[in-house]
Amino acid sequence: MGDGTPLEPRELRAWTGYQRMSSALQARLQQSLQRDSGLSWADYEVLFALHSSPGGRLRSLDLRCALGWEKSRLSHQVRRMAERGLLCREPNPADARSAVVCLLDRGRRAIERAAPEYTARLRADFLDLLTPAQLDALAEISETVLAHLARDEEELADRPSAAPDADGPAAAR
Amino acid sequence: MGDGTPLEPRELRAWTGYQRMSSALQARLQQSLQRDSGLSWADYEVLFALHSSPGGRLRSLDLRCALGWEKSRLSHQVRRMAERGLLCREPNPADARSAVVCLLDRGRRAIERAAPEYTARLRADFLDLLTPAQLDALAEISETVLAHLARDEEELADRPSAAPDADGPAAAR
DNA sequence: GGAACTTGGATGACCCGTCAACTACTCTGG
DNA sequence: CCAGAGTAGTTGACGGGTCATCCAAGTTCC
Repeated sequence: MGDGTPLEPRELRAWTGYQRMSSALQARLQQSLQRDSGLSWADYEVLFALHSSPGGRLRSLDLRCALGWEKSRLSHQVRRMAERGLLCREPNPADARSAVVCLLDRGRRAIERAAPEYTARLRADFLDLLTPAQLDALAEISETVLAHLARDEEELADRPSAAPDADGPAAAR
Repeated sequence: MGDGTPLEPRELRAWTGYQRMSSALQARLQQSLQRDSGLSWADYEVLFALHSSPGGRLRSLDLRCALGWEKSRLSHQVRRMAERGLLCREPNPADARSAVVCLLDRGRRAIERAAPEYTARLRADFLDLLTPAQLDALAEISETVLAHLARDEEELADRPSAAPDADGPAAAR
Protein backbone atom coordinates (compact mmCIF):
# COMPACT_ATOMS: atom_id res chain seq x y z
CA MET A 1 0.00 0.00 0.00
CA GLY A 2 2.88 2.41 -0.37
CA ASP A 3 5.44 2.77 2.35
CA GLY A 4 5.58 5.19 5.20
CA THR A 5 9.02 6.70 4.67
CA PRO A 6 9.13 10.47 4.28
CA LEU A 7 8.22 11.89 0.89
CA GLU A 8 10.89 12.20 -1.78
CA PRO A 9 11.56 15.62 -3.34
CA ARG A 10 9.45 14.94 -6.41
CA GLU A 11 6.55 13.63 -4.34
CA LEU A 12 6.88 16.45 -1.87
CA ARG A 13 6.83 19.11 -4.56
CA ALA A 14 3.74 17.66 -6.19
CA TRP A 15 1.90 17.06 -2.95
CA THR A 16 2.54 20.34 -1.18
CA GLY A 17 1.93 22.22 -4.39
CA TYR A 18 -1.33 20.43 -5.00
CA GLN A 19 -2.45 20.84 -1.43
CA ARG A 20 -1.72 24.54 -1.33
CA MET A 21 -3.32 25.18 -4.66
CA SER A 22 -6.35 23.20 -3.67
CA SER A 23 -7.02 25.10 -0.48
CA ALA A 24 -6.11 28.50 -1.87
CA LEU A 25 -8.30 28.05 -4.91
CA GLN A 26 -11.19 26.80 -2.87
CA ALA A 27 -10.90 29.70 -0.48
CA ARG A 28 -10.70 32.19 -3.32
CA LEU A 29 -13.69 30.86 -5.18
CA GLN A 30 -15.78 30.60 -2.05
CA GLN A 31 -14.96 34.11 -1.03
CA SER A 32 -15.84 35.69 -4.32
CA LEU A 33 -19.02 33.70 -4.58
CA GLN A 34 -20.06 34.78 -1.12
CA ARG A 35 -19.08 38.38 -1.71
CA ASP A 36 -20.58 38.72 -5.16
CA SER A 37 -23.72 36.66 -4.80
CA GLY A 38 -24.29 35.89 -1.14
CA LEU A 39 -24.10 32.19 -1.92
CA SER A 40 -21.80 29.61 -0.41
CA TRP A 41 -20.18 27.07 -2.67
CA ALA A 42 -22.56 24.48 -1.34
CA ASP A 43 -25.51 26.70 -2.18
CA TYR A 44 -24.14 27.19 -5.66
CA GLU A 45 -23.73 23.52 -6.37
CA VAL A 46 -27.22 22.69 -5.20
CA LEU A 47 -28.80 25.51 -7.15
CA PHE A 48 -26.78 24.72 -10.23
CA ALA A 49 -27.80 21.08 -10.18
CA LEU A 50 -31.45 21.98 -9.72
CA HIS A 51 -31.30 24.60 -12.41
CA SER A 52 -29.82 22.14 -14.89
CA SER A 53 -32.70 19.81 -14.30
CA PRO A 54 -35.95 20.15 -16.23
CA GLY A 55 -38.49 22.06 -14.18
CA GLY A 56 -35.92 22.77 -11.50
CA ARG A 57 -37.03 19.65 -9.68
CA LEU A 58 -34.94 16.71 -8.58
CA ARG A 59 -35.45 13.82 -6.24
CA SER A 60 -33.24 14.15 -3.18
CA LEU A 61 -31.51 10.95 -4.10
CA ASP A 62 -30.64 12.10 -7.60
CA LEU A 63 -29.41 15.37 -6.25
CA ARG A 64 -27.21 13.53 -3.82
CA CYS A 65 -25.73 11.36 -6.56
CA ALA A 66 -25.16 14.33 -8.82
CA LEU A 67 -23.25 16.11 -6.09
CA GLY A 68 -21.63 13.07 -4.55
CA TRP A 69 -22.70 14.19 -1.08
CA GLU A 70 -23.60 12.36 2.08
CA LYS A 71 -27.26 12.21 2.88
CA SER A 72 -27.07 14.15 6.10
CA ARG A 73 -25.07 16.86 4.41
CA LEU A 74 -27.71 17.32 1.79
CA SER A 75 -30.44 17.22 4.37
CA HIS A 76 -28.88 20.00 6.44
CA GLN A 77 -28.09 22.05 3.37
CA VAL A 78 -31.59 21.75 1.96
CA ARG A 79 -33.12 22.72 5.27
CA ARG A 80 -30.96 25.84 5.48
CA MET A 81 -31.70 26.79 1.90
CA ALA A 82 -35.41 26.20 2.37
CA GLU A 83 -35.34 28.55 5.36
CA ARG A 84 -33.88 31.18 3.07
CA GLY A 85 -36.58 30.64 0.49
CA LEU A 86 -34.27 29.41 -2.26
CA LEU A 87 -35.96 26.05 -2.68
CA CYS A 88 -38.53 23.82 -1.05
CA ARG A 89 -39.16 20.19 -0.32
CA GLU A 90 -42.16 18.29 -1.55
CA PRO A 91 -43.30 14.76 -0.84
CA ASN A 92 -42.84 12.24 -3.63
CA PRO A 93 -46.15 10.52 -4.45
CA ALA A 94 -44.35 7.55 -6.03
CA ASP A 95 -42.34 6.67 -2.93
CA ALA A 96 -43.32 8.11 0.42
CA ARG A 97 -39.81 7.66 1.78
CA SER A 98 -38.20 9.99 -0.66
CA ALA A 99 -38.70 13.67 -1.35
CA VAL A 100 -38.42 16.07 -4.23
CA VAL A 101 -36.44 19.26 -4.00
CA CYS A 102 -37.59 22.09 -6.18
CA LEU A 103 -36.14 25.43 -7.08
CA LEU A 104 -38.11 28.51 -6.06
CA ASP A 105 -38.09 31.81 -7.92
CA ARG A 106 -35.69 33.33 -5.47
CA GLY A 107 -33.29 30.45 -6.01
CA ARG A 108 -33.62 30.63 -9.76
CA ARG A 109 -32.82 34.31 -9.76
CA ALA A 110 -29.86 33.75 -7.48
CA ILE A 111 -28.27 31.08 -9.64
CA GLU A 112 -28.92 32.89 -12.88
CA ARG A 113 -27.22 35.95 -11.52
CA ALA A 114 -24.33 34.11 -9.91
CA ALA A 115 -23.42 31.64 -12.64
CA PRO A 116 -21.75 33.90 -15.20
CA GLU A 117 -19.70 35.67 -12.58
CA TYR A 118 -18.65 32.43 -11.03
CA THR A 119 -17.69 30.90 -14.34
CA ALA A 120 -15.69 33.98 -15.23
CA ARG A 121 -13.82 33.80 -11.94
CA LEU A 122 -13.15 30.14 -12.41
CA ARG A 123 -11.59 30.89 -15.76
CA ALA A 124 -9.64 33.88 -14.55
CA ASP A 125 -8.21 32.15 -11.49
CA PHE A 126 -7.74 28.69 -12.88
CA LEU A 127 -8.74 27.45 -16.31
CA ASP A 128 -7.27 30.28 -18.34
CA LEU A 129 -3.93 29.92 -16.59
CA LEU A 130 -3.40 26.43 -17.96
CA THR A 131 -2.59 25.21 -21.44
CA PRO A 132 -4.92 22.74 -23.13
CA ALA A 133 -2.31 20.07 -22.53
CA GLN A 134 -2.30 20.89 -18.83
CA LEU A 135 -6.08 20.74 -18.69
CA ASP A 136 -5.98 17.31 -20.24
CA ALA A 137 -3.20 16.18 -17.94
CA LEU A 138 -5.21 17.31 -14.95
CA ALA A 139 -8.30 15.52 -16.19
CA GLU A 140 -6.34 12.31 -16.62
CA ILE A 141 -4.81 12.57 -13.18
CA SER A 142 -8.22 13.16 -11.66
CA GLU A 143 -9.79 10.27 -13.46
CA THR A 144 -7.01 7.93 -12.42
CA VAL A 145 -7.31 8.88 -8.79
CA LEU A 146 -11.10 8.82 -8.77
CA ALA A 147 -11.16 5.40 -10.39
CA HIS A 148 -8.83 4.13 -7.70
CA LEU A 149 -10.86 5.61 -4.88
CA ALA A 150 -14.10 4.27 -6.28
CA ARG A 151 -12.67 0.77 -6.70
CA ASP A 152 -11.29 0.94 -3.21
CA GLU A 153 -14.58 1.97 -1.71
CA GLU A 154 -16.31 -0.85 -3.46
CA GLU A 155 -13.94 -3.38 -1.95
CA LEU A 156 -14.49 -1.84 1.45
CA ALA A 157 -18.25 -2.20 1.07
CA ASP A 158 -18.05 -5.75 -0.27
CA ARG A 159 -15.96 -6.96 2.59
CA PRO A 160 -18.55 -8.94 4.61
CA SER A 161 -17.63 -7.33 7.93
CA ALA A 162 -14.89 -8.05 10.47
CA ALA A 163 -12.24 -6.24 8.45
CA PRO A 164 -12.70 -2.76 9.92
CA ASP A 165 -10.70 -3.88 12.93
CA ALA A 166 -8.27 -6.21 11.24
CA ASP A 167 -5.34 -3.82 11.21
CA GLY A 168 -7.08 -1.25 13.30
CA PRO A 169 -6.21 1.99 15.07
CA ALA A 170 -3.90 1.16 17.92
CA ALA A 171 -2.53 -2.00 16.29
CA ALA A 172 1.05 -2.99 16.94
CA ARG A 173 3.57 -1.55 14.59
CA MET B 1 -10.89 38.29 -16.61
CA GLY B 2 -12.27 35.31 -18.50
CA ASP B 3 -15.80 35.31 -19.73
CA GLY B 4 -18.92 33.96 -18.12
CA THR B 5 -20.16 31.65 -20.86
CA PRO B 6 -20.68 28.02 -19.87
CA LEU B 7 -17.61 25.80 -19.73
CA GLU B 8 -16.40 24.07 -22.88
CA PRO B 9 -16.02 20.30 -22.87
CA ARG B 10 -12.30 20.37 -22.24
CA GLU B 11 -12.67 22.87 -19.42
CA LEU B 12 -15.59 20.99 -17.99
CA ARG B 13 -13.76 17.70 -17.96
CA ALA B 14 -10.74 19.18 -16.24
CA TRP B 15 -12.73 21.16 -13.72
CA THR B 16 -15.27 18.58 -12.65
CA GLY B 17 -12.57 15.95 -12.54
CA TYR B 18 -10.33 18.10 -10.44
CA GLN B 19 -13.12 19.11 -8.15
CA ARG B 20 -14.31 15.59 -7.54
CA MET B 21 -10.83 14.27 -7.00
CA SER B 22 -10.06 17.07 -4.66
CA SER B 23 -13.03 16.50 -2.39
CA ALA B 24 -12.90 12.72 -2.55
CA LEU B 25 -9.20 12.62 -1.75
CA GLN B 26 -9.58 15.06 1.07
CA ALA B 27 -12.44 13.08 2.55
CA ARG B 28 -10.54 9.83 2.24
CA LEU B 29 -7.37 11.11 3.84
CA GLN B 30 -9.24 12.81 6.65
CA GLN B 31 -11.24 9.71 7.39
CA SER B 32 -8.30 7.38 7.60
CA LEU B 33 -6.34 9.82 9.67
CA GLN B 34 -9.23 10.16 12.09
CA ARG B 35 -9.87 6.46 12.20
CA ASP B 36 -6.27 5.33 12.50
CA SER B 37 -4.87 8.03 14.73
CA GLY B 38 -7.72 10.03 16.21
CA LEU B 39 -6.30 13.15 14.57
CA SER B 40 -8.00 15.52 12.18
CA TRP B 41 -6.11 16.78 9.17
CA ALA B 42 -5.76 20.12 10.90
CA ASP B 43 -4.31 18.42 13.97
CA TYR B 44 -1.89 16.56 11.76
CA GLU B 45 -0.64 19.62 9.99
CA VAL B 46 -0.05 21.51 13.20
CA LEU B 47 1.70 18.61 14.87
CA PHE B 48 3.78 17.90 11.81
CA ALA B 49 4.96 21.48 11.56
CA LEU B 50 5.83 21.59 15.24
CA HIS B 51 7.58 18.25 15.08
CA SER B 52 9.72 19.40 12.15
CA SER B 53 10.90 22.34 14.16
CA PRO B 54 13.87 22.06 16.55
CA GLY B 55 12.64 21.52 20.10
CA GLY B 56 9.06 21.19 18.90
CA ARG B 57 8.59 24.91 19.49
CA LEU B 58 7.40 27.53 17.03
CA ARG B 59 6.17 31.07 17.34
CA SER B 60 2.48 31.29 16.51
CA LEU B 61 3.28 33.57 13.63
CA ASP B 62 5.79 31.20 12.06
CA LEU B 63 3.39 28.35 12.47
CA ARG B 64 0.73 30.38 10.72
CA CYS B 65 3.03 31.16 7.81
CA ALA B 66 4.15 27.58 7.52
CA LEU B 67 0.56 26.43 7.29
CA GLY B 68 -0.77 29.41 5.37
CA TRP B 69 -3.66 29.73 7.82
CA GLU B 70 -5.68 32.66 9.05
CA LYS B 71 -4.89 33.82 12.51
CA SER B 72 -8.25 33.03 14.03
CA ARG B 73 -8.16 29.58 12.57
CA LEU B 74 -4.85 28.83 14.21
CA SER B 75 -6.03 30.36 17.43
CA HIS B 76 -9.10 28.13 17.62
CA GLN B 77 -7.17 25.07 16.58
CA VAL B 78 -4.41 25.64 19.12
CA ARG B 79 -6.93 26.15 21.89
CA ARG B 80 -8.69 22.90 21.06
CA MET B 81 -5.43 21.01 20.83
CA ALA B 82 -4.20 22.48 24.09
CA GLU B 83 -7.40 21.28 25.77
CA ARG B 84 -6.54 17.79 24.58
CA GLY B 85 -3.02 18.03 25.95
CA LEU B 86 -1.27 17.77 22.60
CA LEU B 87 0.54 21.07 22.88
CA CYS B 88 0.65 24.22 24.99
CA ARG B 89 1.05 27.95 24.61
CA GLU B 90 3.82 29.91 26.29
CA PRO B 91 4.43 33.64 26.40
CA ASN B 92 7.25 34.91 24.23
CA PRO B 93 9.72 36.94 26.33
CA ALA B 94 11.01 38.77 23.23
CA ASP B 95 7.63 40.16 22.21
CA ALA B 96 4.79 40.12 24.68
CA ARG B 97 2.19 40.24 21.92
CA SER B 98 3.16 36.98 20.41
CA ALA B 99 3.20 33.47 21.81
CA VAL B 100 5.11 30.28 21.36
CA VAL B 101 3.39 26.99 20.70
CA CYS B 102 5.18 23.92 21.92
CA LEU B 103 4.65 20.26 21.40
CA LEU B 104 3.88 18.17 24.48
CA ASP B 105 4.79 14.53 24.90
CA ARG B 106 1.30 13.42 24.07
CA GLY B 107 1.44 15.38 20.84
CA ARG B 108 4.87 14.07 19.95
CA ARG B 109 3.74 10.50 20.44
CA ALA B 110 0.63 11.14 18.35
CA ILE B 111 2.48 12.57 15.39
CA GLU B 112 5.23 9.97 15.49
CA ARG B 113 2.69 7.23 15.42
CA ALA B 114 0.48 8.84 12.78
CA ALA B 115 3.06 10.05 10.28
CA PRO B 116 4.17 6.78 8.68
CA GLU B 117 0.62 5.56 8.30
CA TYR B 118 -0.51 8.82 6.82
CA THR B 119 2.37 8.95 4.38
CA ALA B 120 1.69 5.40 3.31
CA ARG B 121 -1.96 6.24 2.69
CA LEU B 122 -1.04 9.30 0.75
CA ARG B 123 1.16 7.19 -1.49
CA ALA B 124 -1.37 4.42 -1.85
CA ASP B 125 -4.28 6.70 -2.66
CA PHE B 126 -2.50 9.34 -4.65
CA LEU B 127 1.21 9.58 -5.31
CA ASP B 128 1.80 5.99 -6.36
CA LEU B 129 -1.04 6.18 -8.87
CA LEU B 130 0.73 8.82 -10.91
CA THR B 131 3.75 8.65 -13.18
CA PRO B 132 6.73 10.88 -12.46
CA ALA B 133 5.71 12.98 -15.44
CA GLN B 134 2.24 13.42 -13.98
CA LEU B 135 3.68 14.41 -10.63
CA ASP B 136 5.77 17.06 -12.33
CA ALA B 137 2.85 18.25 -14.40
CA LEU B 138 0.74 18.60 -11.28
CA ALA B 139 3.50 20.52 -9.52
CA GLU B 140 3.78 22.90 -12.44
CA ILE B 141 0.06 23.46 -12.59
CA SER B 142 -0.03 24.14 -8.87
CA GLU B 143 2.83 26.55 -9.01
CA THR B 144 1.28 28.44 -11.88
CA VAL B 145 -2.03 28.81 -10.12
CA LEU B 146 -0.48 29.68 -6.79
CA ALA B 147 1.72 32.33 -8.36
CA HIS B 148 -1.34 33.86 -9.96
CA LEU B 149 -3.35 33.84 -6.75
CA ALA B 150 -0.49 35.33 -4.77
CA ARG B 151 0.06 38.12 -7.30
CA ASP B 152 -3.64 38.80 -7.33
CA GLU B 153 -3.85 39.03 -3.58
CA GLU B 154 -0.99 41.47 -3.53
CA GLU B 155 -2.77 43.75 -5.96
CA LEU B 156 -5.90 43.54 -3.88
CA ALA B 157 -3.99 44.58 -0.77
CA ASP B 158 -2.18 47.41 -2.55
CA ARG B 159 -5.34 48.94 -3.87
CA PRO B 160 -5.79 51.99 -1.57
CA SER B 161 -9.47 51.24 -0.86
CA ALA B 162 -12.69 52.06 -2.68
CA ALA B 163 -12.44 49.10 -5.05
CA PRO B 164 -14.28 46.49 -2.97
CA ASP B 165 -17.58 48.08 -3.93
CA ALA B 166 -16.78 49.23 -7.45
CA ASP B 167 -18.65 46.46 -9.24
CA GLY B 168 -20.30 45.14 -6.15
CA PRO B 169 -22.79 42.37 -5.32
CA ALA B 170 -26.13 43.47 -6.65
CA ALA B 171 -24.68 45.37 -9.61
CA ALA B 172 -26.68 45.50 -12.82
CA ARG B 173 -26.05 42.75 -15.31
C1' DG C 1 6.47 61.46 25.97
C1' DG C 2 2.16 60.67 23.72
C1' DA C 3 -1.37 60.29 19.87
C1' DA C 4 -2.09 57.52 15.87
C1' DC C 5 -1.20 53.47 13.58
C1' DT C 6 0.22 48.69 13.12
C1' DT C 7 0.68 43.98 14.55
C1' DG C 8 -0.24 39.41 17.03
C1' DG C 9 -3.57 37.23 18.95
C1' DA C 10 -8.23 35.91 21.29
C1' DT C 11 -13.15 35.57 21.18
C1' DG C 12 -18.08 34.90 19.91
C1' DA C 13 -21.41 34.20 16.49
C1' DC C 14 -22.48 31.67 12.86
C1' DC C 15 -22.26 28.42 8.80
C1' DC C 16 -20.49 23.91 7.16
C1' DG C 17 -19.85 18.89 7.26
C1' DT C 18 -19.55 14.28 9.69
C1' DC C 19 -21.00 10.81 12.62
C1' DA C 20 -24.19 8.20 15.06
C1' DA C 21 -28.63 7.36 16.14
C1' DC C 22 -33.42 7.31 14.88
C1' DT C 23 -37.92 7.33 12.07
C1' DA C 24 -40.66 5.84 8.53
C1' DC C 25 -41.53 3.58 4.47
C1' DT C 26 -40.76 -0.44 1.11
C1' DC C 27 -39.52 -5.00 -0.24
C1' DT C 28 -38.81 -9.96 0.26
C1' DG C 29 -39.49 -14.67 1.83
C1' DG C 30 -41.88 -17.57 4.62
C1' DC D 1 -50.00 -11.39 6.39
C1' DC D 2 -45.99 -10.63 9.00
C1' DA D 3 -40.97 -10.50 10.37
C1' DG D 4 -37.02 -8.95 9.00
C1' DA D 5 -33.88 -6.51 5.89
C1' DG D 6 -32.96 -2.66 3.31
C1' DT D 7 -33.63 2.27 1.88
C1' DA D 8 -34.61 7.52 2.21
C1' DG D 9 -34.35 11.02 4.97
C1' DT D 10 -34.01 13.68 9.55
C1' DT D 11 -31.94 15.08 13.67
C1' DG D 12 -28.57 16.49 17.37
C1' DA D 13 -24.07 16.83 18.89
C1' DC D 14 -19.76 18.20 17.82
C1' DG D 15 -15.37 19.65 15.53
C1' DG D 16 -13.95 22.78 11.90
C1' DG D 17 -13.41 27.43 9.56
C1' DT D 18 -14.53 32.42 8.60
C1' DC D 19 -15.78 36.90 9.73
C1' DA D 20 -16.12 40.90 12.54
C1' DT D 21 -14.66 42.66 16.66
C1' DC D 22 -11.93 43.49 20.42
C1' DC D 23 -7.58 43.90 23.14
C1' DA D 24 -2.89 44.46 24.27
C1' DA D 25 1.76 45.35 22.96
C1' DG D 26 4.86 47.54 19.76
C1' DT D 27 6.21 51.49 16.34
C1' DT D 28 6.32 56.03 14.30
C1' DC D 29 6.56 60.59 14.21
C1' DC D 30 5.82 65.09 16.10
